[in-house]
Amino acid sequence: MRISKLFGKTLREVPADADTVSHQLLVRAGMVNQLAAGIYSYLPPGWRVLRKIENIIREEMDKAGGQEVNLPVLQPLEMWQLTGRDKAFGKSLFTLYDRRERPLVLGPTHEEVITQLVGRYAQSYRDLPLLLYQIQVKFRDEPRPRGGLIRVREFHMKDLYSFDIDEAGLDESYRKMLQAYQNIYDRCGLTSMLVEADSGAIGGKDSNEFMVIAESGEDEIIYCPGCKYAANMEKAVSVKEKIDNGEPLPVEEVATPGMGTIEEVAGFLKVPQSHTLKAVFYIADGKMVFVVIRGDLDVNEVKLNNQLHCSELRMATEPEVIEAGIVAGAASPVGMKGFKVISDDSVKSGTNFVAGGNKPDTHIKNVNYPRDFKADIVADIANAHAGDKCPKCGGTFASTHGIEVGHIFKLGTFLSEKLGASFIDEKGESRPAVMGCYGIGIGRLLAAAIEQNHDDKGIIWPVPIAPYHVYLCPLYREGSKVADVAEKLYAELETAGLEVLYDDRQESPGVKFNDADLLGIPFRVTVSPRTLEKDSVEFKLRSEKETELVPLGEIVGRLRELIES
RNA sequence: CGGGGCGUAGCGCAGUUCGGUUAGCGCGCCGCGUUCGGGACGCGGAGGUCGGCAGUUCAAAUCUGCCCGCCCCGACCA
Repeated sequence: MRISKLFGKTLREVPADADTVSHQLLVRAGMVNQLAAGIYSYLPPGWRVLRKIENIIREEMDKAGGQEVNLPVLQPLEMWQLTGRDKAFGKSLFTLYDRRERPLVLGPTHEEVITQLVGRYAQSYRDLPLLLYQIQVKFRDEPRPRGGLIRVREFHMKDLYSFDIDEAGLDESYRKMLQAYQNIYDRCGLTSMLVEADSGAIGGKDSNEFMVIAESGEDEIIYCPGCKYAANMEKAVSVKEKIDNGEPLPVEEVATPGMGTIEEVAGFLKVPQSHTLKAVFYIADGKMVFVVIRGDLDVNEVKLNNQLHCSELRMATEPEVIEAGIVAGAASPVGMKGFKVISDDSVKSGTNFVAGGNKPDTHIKNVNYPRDFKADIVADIANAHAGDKCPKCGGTFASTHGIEVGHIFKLGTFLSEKLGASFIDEKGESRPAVMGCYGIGIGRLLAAAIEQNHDDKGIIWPVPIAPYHVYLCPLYREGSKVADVAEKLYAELETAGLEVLYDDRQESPGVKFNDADLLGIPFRVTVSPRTLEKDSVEFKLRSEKETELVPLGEIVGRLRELIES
């Protein structure tokens, strides 16, 4: 490709509305352009990268036994109502009406469609297992798109769905996908981290995410440097220190004038925050829930939601708390009635806590579970943090941020039951297919690749996903043979099957070199009067500083070797 | 949805506080010339509903009201 003909333009300055590195570089390099919040056009070089990633994914999916299909973006809302997931997605679901006023959604994912489709065709156990996938645009009306391509409202996704006759089959499909995903990230030149993830309200026993470690990542990962444990903070479990305050003592009321927060109360009574219990209030599907947790811990809303199985969960507002007759700042479950109480399991592993007195300016000492209060549910609903102990090996947790570039789920039979994806087994009985689903956000993967591969000059594309392999950079001078040699070399490289970006512009060397760096093309070949004196070209890797003179006759072979390996 | 910031040429910005000729600057773009190994220089040019609507005023980029859009933090979100 001749740069003089390439659609798009590189920018010298950082776009004002781009905060993350990948967003800045994508825009500056002329790879994407924003149309509206979370909606982007891909320009030719950016689109080439996207297609390369797609092809790698396609190859790995096919290798794992996947078959490619293409499912409709437009889907009747009815299907979503059938599975109840219209509510789960809520406002994230783009909804529109056809000319007959029938509601349709723009598919945010395709479990409903594929499950119904499989139900029509897979009738016998002989038809399973099935691994069906597509690469297609998805629509989600995200509350807050951000970070350029990191979180968008219209995005390209590879989604594969597995259908098996039983759990063992699902485990096998899941294992295949896990391996395929690792192959994909490796081939894209990405270092990814496999973490345990929350499987959400849908259920299913396992779920894993693939994370690319990056400052700009939205997810917090908790991991143990000792063993290989790693999990999304939503899911991570740590050892909660035992609070041993001796044998349970009789409860005792204490005055705590003006002390509202846990810090204040603990400071006033001169006890560590871990020796207190705090109460937090949530509204779950419209009902007040009383949550009790040790003072030094905080509530993990995902875990809480998993215990409550509700579709809408939010913190209660102060007026709601007051209206419920609760004394904010001094609330505790002791003597409280009329609320669903859910408690973190940390209350069990300690004695003689300080808790609220349910009267203004009053707390009680020596609160013990279950002697002094009961909870409807006791479970782990606390966030794990860096510094906590690992339950597997006793090591100390660390944390980092990651971009979620893939997520795989074991779904089970929830959807196949509702949508009629059942088959006749060997005994002639009808059974629902056991499902899994596996997604990769391709644009996000592209952005993550930049987050992980760049310097202050620009992008450094890994060879397999680079928009072009070679940046051919002639430095013209009147009366030299540079132009002729470069033209010839360009033709030769193209004939050899290499993807060449040919900078045929009448620009100064600085401009060309800087664009080469910004665009991140892995190999740069410079032809100049200086190199031609030695019948050579200058060869440089984008990732390295050094340059090297390579004889004209050898450069094509040298590049081929590098690119094909 | 809550909090904060912003909206002036393709991009980055000044001008808005305190209303007053023809709205500026840099980059980019077009033409000519000189340059040519890390974002060169000179001369000449093109390009603007100052986010939109309404209002106040002799006069609005500037003041007022409403609306729209974008970014960041949070809430939310398979």
